Amino acid sequence: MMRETRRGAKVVGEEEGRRMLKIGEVSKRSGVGVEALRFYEKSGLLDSPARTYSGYRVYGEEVLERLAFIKQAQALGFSLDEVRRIVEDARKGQSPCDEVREIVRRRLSELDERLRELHRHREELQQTLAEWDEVGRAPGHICGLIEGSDVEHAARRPEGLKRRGRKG
Amino acid sequence: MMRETRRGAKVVGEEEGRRMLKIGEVSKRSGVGVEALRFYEKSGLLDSPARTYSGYRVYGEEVLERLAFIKQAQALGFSLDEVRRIVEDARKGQSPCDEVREIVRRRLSELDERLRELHRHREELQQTLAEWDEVGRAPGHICGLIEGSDVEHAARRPEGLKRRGRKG
DNA sequence: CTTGACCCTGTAGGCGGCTACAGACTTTAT
DNA sequence: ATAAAGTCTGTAGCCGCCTACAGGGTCAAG
Repeated sequence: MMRETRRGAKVVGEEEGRRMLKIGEVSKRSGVGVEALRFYEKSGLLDSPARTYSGYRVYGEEVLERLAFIKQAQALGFSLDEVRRIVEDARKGQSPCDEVREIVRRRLSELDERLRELHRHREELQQTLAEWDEVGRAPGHICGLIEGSDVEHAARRPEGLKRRGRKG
Repeated sequence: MMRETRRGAKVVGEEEGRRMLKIGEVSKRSGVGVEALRFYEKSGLLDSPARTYSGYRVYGEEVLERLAFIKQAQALGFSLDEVRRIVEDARKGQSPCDEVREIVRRRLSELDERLRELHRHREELQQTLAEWDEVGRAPGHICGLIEGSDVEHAARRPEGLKRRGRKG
């Protein structure tokens, strides 16, 4: 039961055995927004689904597993780009597990580094607050508190507070 | 010694007593890029400087203090937007120190929250790695390692790994 | 038959803090 | 005199992960 849509994609007849889902249902069942689903497709995280004759995406239920996988990977700290690579490897038949393990190991040491930074930063902040509580209100050009605090200049703002350094 | 530039800003004669800096010198001396300086000006972090007749920005040396202030504030975790508000308050004559103190207190508790999250996440990652080392290579649709790992679904990806939630 | 909910493509925006042009002008050094 | 380096304005782009339209077409219920 394969015809062609107007755009040339596979068409799936409604009468096929498996349960077919339109994008809104997938969204509801997976908790991933409709726009995000289309975005994932464009980004290569989801295969292009079949279409109805009128062009609607129709998904099989296995897409829900895929989406669960993506969420799970995100929860483990993978970027969508990494997920994409993993999915592609898997499609090529290679087990991506070694790469996955490697990524997680790297992620773990990055995380440790960031934790150290953040702890240092925390100490600085607390120290600073304590000093401020002693002096009360400090005079200065703009804010004596800031001008007078002894954060080392080189410190800058800890990376982990802004965003996470990719491709480091 | 005030004339008008073609664009109508204040003009400072070269013969004035104080040392006048062009933007490139300010950049070199402060370590802040030229484009960033113009960006700061647009964002209200720096006052519009005087101009030469031909339109070049000319700064007094006090801009270096201001820039040091900005860097210092950034090192303490302030966003440029917060710095802008602080600077404005100071210009209006209010001591911004109370607000500053408040921001730092808030920042500190956010930071603690994030540290908790990240520690939790770290435990998960390590746990996961350990399990993976036991099973070796796991079979699965895409990567059994990820599919099988028992990160709670609700966990999602810790915010602190992506970026820091402003205006929380 | 109409209403309204759904779906389509394509493009723009948003967060934070810049950076990188393009295309023109000015100043400085040789 | 000329070339190189500096500066100007204005706009676009980057990173990751979407979200939010606009301006259509499609489908199910009443």
